Amino acid sequence: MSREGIDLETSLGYLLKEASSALRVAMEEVLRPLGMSVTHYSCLELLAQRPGLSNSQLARGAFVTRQSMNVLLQALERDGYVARAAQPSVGKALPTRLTPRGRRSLLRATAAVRSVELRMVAGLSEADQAAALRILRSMVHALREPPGPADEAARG
Amino acid sequence: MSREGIDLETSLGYLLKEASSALRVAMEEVLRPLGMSVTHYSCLELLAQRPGLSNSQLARGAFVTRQSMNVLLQALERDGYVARAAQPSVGKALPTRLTPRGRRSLLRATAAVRSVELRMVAGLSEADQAAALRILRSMVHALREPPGPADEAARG
DNA sequence: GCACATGTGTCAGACTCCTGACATGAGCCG
DNA sequence: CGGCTCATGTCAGGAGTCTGACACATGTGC
Repeated sequence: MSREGIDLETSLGYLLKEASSALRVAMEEVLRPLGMSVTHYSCLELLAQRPGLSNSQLARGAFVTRQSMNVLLQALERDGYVARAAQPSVGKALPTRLTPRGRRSLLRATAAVRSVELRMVAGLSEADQAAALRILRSMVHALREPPGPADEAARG
Repeated sequence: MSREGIDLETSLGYLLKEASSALRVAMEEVLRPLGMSVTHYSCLELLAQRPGLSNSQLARGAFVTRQSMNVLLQALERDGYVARAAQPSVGKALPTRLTPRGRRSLLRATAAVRSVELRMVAGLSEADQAAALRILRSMVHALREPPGPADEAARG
């Protein structure tokens, strides 16, 4: 039956996409009442944990391009959620920080997102959660390496 | 340090998005030489495993909207990769099937995607892979349930 | 000093995908 | 039958994102 092709029922890749899609939908649901998108929230959360991040650093952390993050940052700055340095201290990077308003806005969003994460891991034991962290980290690491070594190992 | 906010280093949600993003990038890399996007490949793979799927069913399987899948299907039909029934057999759904050309195109894509999946699970034991399947399925299931029961259980 | 590669901010254009809306067809129930 | 709900296909419009390009700042090696 599945001689050719990839069995979607047992494919880790497909399941990974399915889980990520479900998570995204769930996050959008709880963030919409707050007038916030996932990227919007990600940006604020990143700034809360690592104050002074530049536009490019935020973009990498939120998995979007510099250009997309730049559009978002301009809106956030205009609305008073973040403040960017007027002039770069080093290089061209402009450090960004949360304003008190941004911090307050993030508090509600974090609570909403945390409830989603709790729902997601509801059926998992502590050991399962630890295993998930380890396994996902391994996948990320393996995917970011160039395909060379794997193929050579397969051939050799 | 992380009294407020969600620690991104130990957040399953963030790691899930990170892994999914890395997988998407890796798949785009190997599919680009074939002139194929991820959604494009997903559509063909779905049709290979479940011939006769309708536009809406394909959209759900590829995690896009009916509208997006419809645009893709029109292009695939125009280029001779798939064939759609001229008239609906039941309801309004138009069953879609792969043409021989579509099947040939899918063969190359499947090989490319399989290499990415192999790279992704390179560092994982058999037990790890089985655990990952079980854990991801649990997450998907939990996220698709309405948040009601979880909150009630937390209160009760 | 000079050339080069890398990282960054920014502008413009185009593209993908989604939201909203409408009409059609099937199933259910009074 | 008539009304309701649900699922599907399709059309139009808009929000978000990406690709391409350019200028500037830093570090490295000659």
